[in-house]
Amino acid sequence: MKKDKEKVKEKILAAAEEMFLKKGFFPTTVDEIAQKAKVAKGTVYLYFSTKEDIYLALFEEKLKIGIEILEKVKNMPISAKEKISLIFDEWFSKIQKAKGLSSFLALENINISPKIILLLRKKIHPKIRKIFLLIKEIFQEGIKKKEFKNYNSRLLSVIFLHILQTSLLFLSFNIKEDGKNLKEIFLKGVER
Amino acid sequence: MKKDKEKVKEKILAAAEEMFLKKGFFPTTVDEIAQKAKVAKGTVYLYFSTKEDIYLALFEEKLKIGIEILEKVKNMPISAKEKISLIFDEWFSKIQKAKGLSSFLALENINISPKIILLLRKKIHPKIRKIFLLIKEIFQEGIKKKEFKNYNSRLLSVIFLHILQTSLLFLSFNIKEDGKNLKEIFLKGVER
Amino acid sequence: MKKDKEKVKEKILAAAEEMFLKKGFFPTTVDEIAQKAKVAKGTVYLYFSTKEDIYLALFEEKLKIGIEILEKVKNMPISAKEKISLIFDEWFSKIQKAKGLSSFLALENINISPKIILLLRKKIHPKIRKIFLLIKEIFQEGIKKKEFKNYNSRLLSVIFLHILQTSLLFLSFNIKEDGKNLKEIFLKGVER
Amino acid sequence: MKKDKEKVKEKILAAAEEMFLKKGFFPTTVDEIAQKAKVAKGTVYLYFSTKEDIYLALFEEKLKIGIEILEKVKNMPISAKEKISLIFDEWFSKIQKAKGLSSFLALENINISPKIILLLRKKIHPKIRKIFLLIKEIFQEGIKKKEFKNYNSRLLSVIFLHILQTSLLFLSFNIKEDGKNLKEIFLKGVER
DNA sequence: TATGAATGAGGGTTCATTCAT
DNA sequence: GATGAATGAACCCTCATTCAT
Repeated sequence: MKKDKEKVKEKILAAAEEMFLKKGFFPTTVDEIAQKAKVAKGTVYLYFSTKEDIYLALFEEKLKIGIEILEKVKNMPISAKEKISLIFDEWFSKIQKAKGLSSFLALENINISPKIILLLRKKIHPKIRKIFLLIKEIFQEGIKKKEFKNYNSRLLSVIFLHILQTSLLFLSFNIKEDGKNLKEIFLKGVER
Repeated sequence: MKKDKEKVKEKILAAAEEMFLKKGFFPTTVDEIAQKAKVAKGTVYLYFSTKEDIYLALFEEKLKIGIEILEKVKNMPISAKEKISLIFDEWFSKIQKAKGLSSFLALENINISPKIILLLRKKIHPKIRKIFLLIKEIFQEGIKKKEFKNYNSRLLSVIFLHILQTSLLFLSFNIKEDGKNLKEIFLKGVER
Repeated sequence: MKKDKEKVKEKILAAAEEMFLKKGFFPTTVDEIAQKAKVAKGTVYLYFSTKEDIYLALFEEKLKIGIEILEKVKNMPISAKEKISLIFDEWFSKIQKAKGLSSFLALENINISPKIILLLRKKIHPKIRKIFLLIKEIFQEGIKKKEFKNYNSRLLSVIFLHILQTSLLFLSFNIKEDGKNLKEIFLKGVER
Repeated sequence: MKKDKEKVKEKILAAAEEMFLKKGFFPTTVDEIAQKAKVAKGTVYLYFSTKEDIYLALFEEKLKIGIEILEKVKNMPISAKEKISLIFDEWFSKIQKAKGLSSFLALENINISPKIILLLRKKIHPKIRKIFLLIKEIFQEGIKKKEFKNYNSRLLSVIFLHILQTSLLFLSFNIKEDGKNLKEIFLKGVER
């Protein structure tokens, strides 16, 4: 049944996400993922061709959520500043539900695996570009409307994503309130 | 000779730093470090007892630089805001010289190695605490003097270090200018 | 299938026994054991967690055989001297079938591996104690019944086991007859 | 000076003997031997070309002591039985002084190192043969004079050496008395 | 599809031996 | 001679991946 198939894949992804967050990519073994997902090790390889593949699937999932949020908010009839604020809130709460896989967005993770990631980045690079583009456009809009100071819009996008990531990191240390403060600081910092 | 001995250790550390930055901790092999340092693999183990040990030595080195900067700036007869700004600049340029090992400061790296890091963190944890304490005190001073808004000083410290890290990340992508902008944004964001 | 699983383990143990006997513990590599057992190196580690573990498994196996013999003979309605003689013969022929792993009983082997043996001896020590106890009781019985001279029964046990070991050593040099003579000498030496 | 030279070699041998006895041949590192002898590692290699060489030097030393005893006793105007008894006592006390390197005589040690021992055995094999020959001759003499039962004299020699070894083993467990008992048992066992 | 035993390449670490000082 | 830093071959063990059932 299709549903069962999806369920197994889902279980594996959930298990992998949990382990990757807890121990990181390399120290997590496929064995552990399989055990946590309650399937056999071989089963994991029916759904994913490599360990990197699992990581990338998770990565893509997160990016997809981000893109959905961005596209939804972008066309709302609100100010650029409000858009950024909303994006922050939405993303924050969505990812929070997903138990905070913030680190998947970290540029640092580019290093994560030398073997395959370069090849597979082709799959996710476009999505990352799209996210950057969408955010950049909102910042450009805000700069044009004099809502934000005239910083390089690409810079603002990168900072925004990092701020978001930092605030998500707070989650894992259970300091939810601080995320909101961080947003406030950022918005005050960039406003005109 | 003492000098020679130190030189070899230095060479290994430099090689390791380069490799860790390029490929990350796990994908870097001791063999690679040795080759880059132009010593035999066994030689590495004359100076460091494990691969983790090399990583931690680098980590400590960076922390030491940070602490030195903080202690120097702390007692200067300038405003808290100026102190933060100066710390940012100093750190930025010092670490820049050290070829940017920003990621060593990332909280995320806690995950880096499950085997030994827990044991050895004892060596490093106190230094990290010290750094946080020093920065926190400056923020507390600034809040008291009404230079900064009344945010939680611990939060401000964490954000500051993350901002710093982000700006150092820019370095590896060769966008030096952006670092300064990031500082500006942060300071404007937190000022009263 | 359970049978197959057991077979592989058995193959590994047999290969290890052969190699340990031929070359000793340290010069034998896990690779060699695997090759001799016609499995991959990794397979060995599916059944044993360390090289020491293999050695200890063999050791235990031999001890188990010894205990079985001792318990069987102990309650027979024969004289103590006949018991000792029978134990000697049985042990000799049993271990002979097992291709003579006599040296596993040697006290000298205590040295064999500094790393783990100390920990694992816990598993084996009780069995050795049991063997000594069983033999000692037979000697005590013999001394009480005036079959043997009044030597320390602990001493007699140790000597007996060493005599046995020596006779087994003869096997590897293909001097089966001598084993019987050795027994004879020992029994005559201790009789009243 | 010759004396100094000899002293260093002696120190190394003494250190090696202690370590080999404590930990066995393989687990003992050249480093440990050097440290215990209070010389640099390189110095060890000025006196011995390999680790095996050190072992063999010790072995030879013990064999020499044995040969000396045998040759001295052999021509004494006493019965064969008394000769064997005397040899046992002398050997026992001599080696005792040498902190009991009994295990060097163990045939099992043939396994000790696959690398070089086969080549170097050439040096010690003749000495072992000589020892066996000398003992065998005493037993033959005793058999001829009807002091001993008519066992194979080669067998008796092997047993005698093993008994000796066992009794020396008792030393390390601090049971000196038992050694004498063991001799007694052996002599009673083989007498006519 | 699911399993988990089997594989074997690869990596961290040790240590006998060498060699420049 | 003496030193001890440097070497690198060798070995134990792990773990991603495969494959027979």
